[in-house]
Amino acid sequence: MTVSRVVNRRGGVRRSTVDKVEKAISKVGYQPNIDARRLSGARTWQLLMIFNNPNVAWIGELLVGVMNACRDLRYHVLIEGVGGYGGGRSETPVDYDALERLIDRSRVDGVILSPPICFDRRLLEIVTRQGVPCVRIGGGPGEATGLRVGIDNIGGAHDMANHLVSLGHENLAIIRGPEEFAAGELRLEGFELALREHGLDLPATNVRQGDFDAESGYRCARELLRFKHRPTAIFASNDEMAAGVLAAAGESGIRVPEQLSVAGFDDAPIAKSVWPRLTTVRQPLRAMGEQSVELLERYIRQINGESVDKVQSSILLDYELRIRNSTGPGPRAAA
Amino acid sequence: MTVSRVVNRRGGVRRSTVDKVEKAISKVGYQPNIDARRLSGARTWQLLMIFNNPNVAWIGELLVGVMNACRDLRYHVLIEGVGGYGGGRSETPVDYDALERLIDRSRVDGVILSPPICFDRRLLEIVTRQGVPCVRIGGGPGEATGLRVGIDNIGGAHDMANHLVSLGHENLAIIRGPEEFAAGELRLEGFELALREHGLDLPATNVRQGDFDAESGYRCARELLRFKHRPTAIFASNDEMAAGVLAAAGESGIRVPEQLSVAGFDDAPIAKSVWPRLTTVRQPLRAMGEQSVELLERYIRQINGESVDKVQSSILLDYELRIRNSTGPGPRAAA
DNA sequence: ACGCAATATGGTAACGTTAACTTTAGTATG
DNA sequence: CATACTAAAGTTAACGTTACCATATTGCGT
Repeated sequence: MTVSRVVNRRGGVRRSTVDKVEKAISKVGYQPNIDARRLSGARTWQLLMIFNNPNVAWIGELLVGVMNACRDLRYHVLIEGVGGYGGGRSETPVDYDALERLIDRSRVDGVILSPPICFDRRLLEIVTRQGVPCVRIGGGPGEATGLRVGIDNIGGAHDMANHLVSLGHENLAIIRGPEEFAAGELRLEGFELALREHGLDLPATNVRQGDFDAESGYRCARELLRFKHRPTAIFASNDEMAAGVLAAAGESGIRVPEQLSVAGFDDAPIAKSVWPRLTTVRQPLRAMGEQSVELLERYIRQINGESVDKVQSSILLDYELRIRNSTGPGPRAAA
Repeated sequence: MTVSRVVNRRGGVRRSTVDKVEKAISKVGYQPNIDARRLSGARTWQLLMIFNNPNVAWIGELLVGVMNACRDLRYHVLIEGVGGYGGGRSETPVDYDALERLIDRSRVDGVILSPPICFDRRLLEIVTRQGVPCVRIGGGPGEATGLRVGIDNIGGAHDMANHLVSLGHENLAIIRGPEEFAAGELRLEGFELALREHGLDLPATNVRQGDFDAESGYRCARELLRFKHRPTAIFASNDEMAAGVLAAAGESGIRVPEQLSVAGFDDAPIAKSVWPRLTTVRQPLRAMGEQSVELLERYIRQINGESVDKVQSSILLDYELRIRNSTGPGPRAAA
């Protein structure tokens, strides 16, 4: 029992005893058996990460952040897919019953939800019903209560719009994300807000709806670029769609950024892989992964009565405008 | 005990009893406790997936395949990062001791290794020493023994070279992958082989070494495109580098595919996001993930003496040439 | 109908930890 | 110096399975 207390840093053990135990531990190479710990204890030391969109290239960075934090906090990460894979459109329906059984059976201390599944009402409901602590990465503040780690999407889009306007663009367009994503709404909101502040008009025809993949960005851009009075700057709500815009421009022989400025959002790996490199809003993905685990862990400790510190419910990390080569002076400034 | 036998489909239970038990199970909504099962039993029903490169966009697809198969086989997936993150170059050193402790302590039935960590000699050694069944995804057949799921990299590169030659290209170049990756070697081998078969020369200056990220593809392509007698077709050993080649071409005002054909490998998400869309060799990532788990499970069953079927040690899946818009007729054919 | 396998079921003891409680040691207080 | 208290260490009983062995039941040949 004293060993257990030492290993779990529970306190209530004399300094000299701690030393003795630790010496013995390293001597025999003792490793606590996780399964016994889980079977016996209240905590399972397991976190479940659910994601359902393999095409989002940033999932890797997010996972790294999550894994890093878990290593430090002695947690383990279980991952599960839940159907509903695919780009913006789902390939297979999400099996909610299976998911509920899973959460029930795997006995996890907490659940980490990443976009787009983190916006799923039914899933959130299941998690709530099961009473499992849950943190959502990304998304908006307006959603259901609960823990959240994200950035200020409105602010990011607002800043990007300012950047484009300050370059002299007056005829701007936006390709917004799908409605299921909170980010889709918020980035549009920030963009519109900035334009309004500058007294610029955003005609309805200059607002297109994509679904966060390159194909939809390409499609929307083709429409926008066919206008007689075509926009000189297009803000795509994520980098994938921005890549699609670049493709449409390239195909039509429109030079970026000379004839058209293109901006994205996320600073996903693709932002640096395309040409020209995308001006975008950087999300600190790794940090978001780390913080989500740390937040969740604090909350779990609070629930277990191990700590009385008030746990904040939401963490907003700083985004960063990354200005690269896909945006340039607007027609007036250039002239 | 009889319930245990029924749940685990162990046999030796009368048909009528099985029915009764199953009826009771669904009536009370019984769910076996995984932790107790693990603590008591020989199998832990847990697989550990190790990966260390968050930038590879295809990790998502691989994970989906792995998760799908695990769901069917009643397995759970634990993921762990091991340092060494980064693109081709590692950011942080891999902590082998931590990794060994982890494998020891988490008591997993098997380990799944994806590139690039699956080529790590020291890690393979640890896994072998711990006696944990292990399957590697990707990589070459020549490596250490053990289970493997992959494609024929030589064949894929060979076919791609044939495609380029059949388009009329005679001055070809390759950007090979880093030496740590078996795929780096093998794709070069297949490419060289095909050229030799066609009696074409591959001068050493037309073989560049990249490290599988877009930046290196860009760098290598800039060098290649500066030659007075510059290549008319560049085969990048993965899609990321191919995207870099497109960037270099775009920057120099070289039109793809009219003036330069560019080919990639993997059919990663980026292949369809860039313009023009990349001609590439498709790896069936999701299937690779699925098969790796199934292979591992068969092997585990064999070890536990539950099955006598001989388990093959290696599965080679079919690749597929995806011809898109980044390759076109060579100068002679065009003329 | 009987005995003898073979097959089907049941009983008991781990597995290695932690929760809850008890005992012991230590320390301040009057 | 005895008492009351607090902190530290120890004891016991779960946790829910499966392995192993014991027993009960069935089927089959004689």
